[in-house]
Amino acid sequence: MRIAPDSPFVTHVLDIVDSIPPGRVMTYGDVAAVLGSRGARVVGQVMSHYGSDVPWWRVIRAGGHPPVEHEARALAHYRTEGTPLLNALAPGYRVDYAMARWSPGGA
DNA sequence: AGGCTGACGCGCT
DNA sequence: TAGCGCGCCAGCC
Repeated sequence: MRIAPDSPFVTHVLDIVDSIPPGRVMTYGDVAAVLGSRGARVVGQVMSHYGSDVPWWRVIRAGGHPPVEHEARALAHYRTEGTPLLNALAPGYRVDYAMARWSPGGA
């Protein structure tokens, strides 16, 4: 365990991810920024341990691809939610972050 | 107080 | 364009 399950950090991260509507995505860095921190990896850790309770596939890396080893699962969700994808026909697809990126405040 | 670990991010070669 | 390394942050030993 590298992060406290009852930590406000975890609670906030999960809350933000859970607030991301279908078809929209956020990067770990963005979530961390909302928390007022630059710990993008910390956010990723929270997701890895507690992301099971939230739409983790709506949280992607800065490059536009979902977490490693989880691209296939995420792809299924994207196709289901209609998330804008780029080169979805190619094996190394990526999310159209420019269009799908979402802000918790609706900014 | 110091060191280690990560679903990350960006720059350099 | 692909591969590699270093930096950041939060938690635990």
